[in-house]
Amino acid sequence: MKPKYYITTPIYYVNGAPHIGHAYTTIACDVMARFKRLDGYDVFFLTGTDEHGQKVEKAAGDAGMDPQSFTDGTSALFRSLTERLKISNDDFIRTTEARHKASCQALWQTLAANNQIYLGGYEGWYAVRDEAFYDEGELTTRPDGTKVAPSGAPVEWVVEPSYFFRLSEWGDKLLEFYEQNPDFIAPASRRNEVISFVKSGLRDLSVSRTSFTWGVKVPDDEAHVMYVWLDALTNYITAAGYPDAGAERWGFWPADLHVVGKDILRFHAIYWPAFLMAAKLPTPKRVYAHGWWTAGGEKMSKSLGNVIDPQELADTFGLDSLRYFLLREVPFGNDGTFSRKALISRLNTELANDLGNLAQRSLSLIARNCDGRLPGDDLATAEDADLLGAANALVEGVRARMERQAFGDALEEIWKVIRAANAYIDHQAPWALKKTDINRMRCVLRVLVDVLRIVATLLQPFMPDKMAAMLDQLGVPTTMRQIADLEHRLAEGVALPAPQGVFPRFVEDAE
RNA sequence: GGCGGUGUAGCUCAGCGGUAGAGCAGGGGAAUCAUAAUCCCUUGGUCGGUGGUUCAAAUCCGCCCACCGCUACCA
Repeated sequence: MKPKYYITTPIYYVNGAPHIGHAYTTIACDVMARFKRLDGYDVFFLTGTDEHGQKVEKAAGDAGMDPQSFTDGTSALFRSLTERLKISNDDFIRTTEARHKASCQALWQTLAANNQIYLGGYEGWYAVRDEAFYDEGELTTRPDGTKVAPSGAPVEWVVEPSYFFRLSEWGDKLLEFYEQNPDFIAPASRRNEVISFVKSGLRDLSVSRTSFTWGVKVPDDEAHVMYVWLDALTNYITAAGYPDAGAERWGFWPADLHVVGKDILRFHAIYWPAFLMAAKLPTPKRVYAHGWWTAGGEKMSKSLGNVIDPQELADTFGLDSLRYFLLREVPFGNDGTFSRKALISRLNTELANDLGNLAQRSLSLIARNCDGRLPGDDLATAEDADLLGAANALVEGVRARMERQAFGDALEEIWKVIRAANAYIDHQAPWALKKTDINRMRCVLRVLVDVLRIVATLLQPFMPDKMAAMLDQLGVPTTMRQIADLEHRLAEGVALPAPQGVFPRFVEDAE
């Protein structure tokens, strides 16, 4: 039986249209999911939308719509982006679905039964516009005596009854959990932040609201709806079938990886494992907090007009090229500055020149000098062995880096081999060998095909369509494109299709 | 303010105790199979500053400077 692998994106909050940040997270997860499938895992890849809360209720009201119709529309935008980016998710969850409401209520009842929830009162300075409470110290007092939040929103003192989750009891257990699972929070710098936060002491968490109604009803107390994060985080077990432990997908829980933006790490690394431990459910294995793309160092915003549209980029440069760039340019976890110039440079230098041209020159030599048929792999010099050895070692090298979500490092390892292959073809000069030693020429070309096959196989998760085309060119049957298939040699004498460039150079319109 | 991190070639970064590295950019050369792509050689750094530990420090420690992150109930 195949080992299981469960990976999630966050569920996206539907109060705005999807942008490059959403695309980035989802693409990274897609690459990871595809890699695991390629490596023989039974993968469950989940994404979806988070649709409750006061902001959504208000946005719907402003639009003159009921919340459900409103979120039907915005959720569809996210689903559509997922489809247009050809994301390979296995499910798309919405928090407004019946299965999810039932799951949240079941989790609540379990927590309540375990004495983890009690009714109390929450009071403080509240800004309706921000949907947030503020500490006294964060507020500024205007000349007219009114107090405003840092955002400038007016605040008022409110008192509301609220259920609380006994988070304060979980601090030590969380610290022990982090200690015993050093890879739970990544990258490591984020781990330190979370640990220091927990060490500073946890307060009980308000987990219900009475100030609005657009949410999951608290069982047995319909005046309350659940706090949005308790609702949202639960989606990860809902999709796995919770509370039905006999569900087919329950075998996927606990999740292997939750990929999140760095802004929501705390919820995933502290609240979520605390909720799960309190409910006596298994905790996820890892949470990875990635960074942001900025536009020229500025945070993207609609008002600045510098929002980067992933669809436009995919249309202009190609989806696979965009995927490659996003994961290659910046270490996952770091912030990155988006620039078209850098994108074009990566595409032309690495995809077109290094890889595309290598394949093209190798394959056209075969087309012209080997009757378009794959040569045999009978003899090997030290140079052949070196290059093939480096290519074969990629499997382990890439696997180890993918395991840490070091996407850029994984690609760099692959490119080291591609550069070595370019040096190899130049040094071996098969175009000269064809006049002096035709058998040696055939061997050199076969080595190149074998190396390209390994490279293209491993690159499939990053660039599914482009690598499918390259593997077609290399004569690799569609049934032989898994990592495990690399142990089987390609049959000699197979007819290859006429070579065709896989990565054309991108030439900017002269203006 | 507290805790943590970063500061290395023009740019992006690796190295983290033993004579400064990669990619890109720049310069010179080779080749012409190939998407004018490729290959070879090469310029370039007092490794933020300053004290100290050590036979030896980019690498360990102290202080200083600059920048960044976290510092709970919007998501």
